[in-house]
Amino acid sequence: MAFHKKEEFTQKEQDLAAFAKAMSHPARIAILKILAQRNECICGEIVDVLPLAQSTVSQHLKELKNAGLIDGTVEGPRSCYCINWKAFEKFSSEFNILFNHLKVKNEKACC
Amino acid sequence: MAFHKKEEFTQKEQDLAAFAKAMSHPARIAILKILAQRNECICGEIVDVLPLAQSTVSQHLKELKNAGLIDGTVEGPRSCYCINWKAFEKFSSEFNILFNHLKVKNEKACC
DNA sequence: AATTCTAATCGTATATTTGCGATATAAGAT
DNA sequence: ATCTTATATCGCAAATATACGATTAGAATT
Repeated sequence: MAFHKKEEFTQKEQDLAAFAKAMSHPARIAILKILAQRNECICGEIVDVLPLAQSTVSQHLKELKNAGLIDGTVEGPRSCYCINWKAFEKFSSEFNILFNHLKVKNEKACC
Repeated sequence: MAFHKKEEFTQKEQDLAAFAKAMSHPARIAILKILAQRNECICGEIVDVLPLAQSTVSQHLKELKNAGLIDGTVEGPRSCYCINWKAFEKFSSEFNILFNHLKVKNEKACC
């Protein structure tokens, strides 16, 4: 009982973990790459390229959107998605801060 | 049927996703931070600090080890863990490459 | 108004993750 | 030899994630 104890960690730890989680599936990595390559950002194009059903892609897009990594707007009958660069850079710089913080502290392995 | 279609994506996408997955839980983020702060790297100290049972911490350590982010060696009756800086930097630079690649391509949102 | 096209959502099956207590293992201390 | 002590592993329960087909909803086309 008392499962997912995530809330017992710091907000920063939770935020970083949530960001990592959003990227923890190859389909979502692939989606981010596609969104960057094509300016059109039409959902259907992603479905065409990925080896997944439309509903599954839609679900992955929703997760990326919930994590704040992408924005999505309805454009008539279709949906236009694009990377939320602001959030993306914020998270990636926080990751770098973590990396650098770790690296500076202790460059030599202890065991 | 035919679940986890992860193998249908590129190796790089899978590797990045696996790296992100290893960091996708606040407990594992916290463990990495602890390992960086303390040179001793003793498992028991992590258990003392985290709000999780010993067996659960051991499991998280195992996952980080399987992902290649940390090394662990047996030291008499206890286990010494430390960050695998080489793997860590490799992955973090691959992340940065992805970030920069994305950023250069398309700085302006399309929708 | 009926049809088509695009994308989201629902329902569902299966797989994986998370967490814990109990047990096993292995080294050190008594 | 026995008893701690430290950690890993096993077995299980609950939660979450992944995937799909079917359905729904809304806009554009006919």
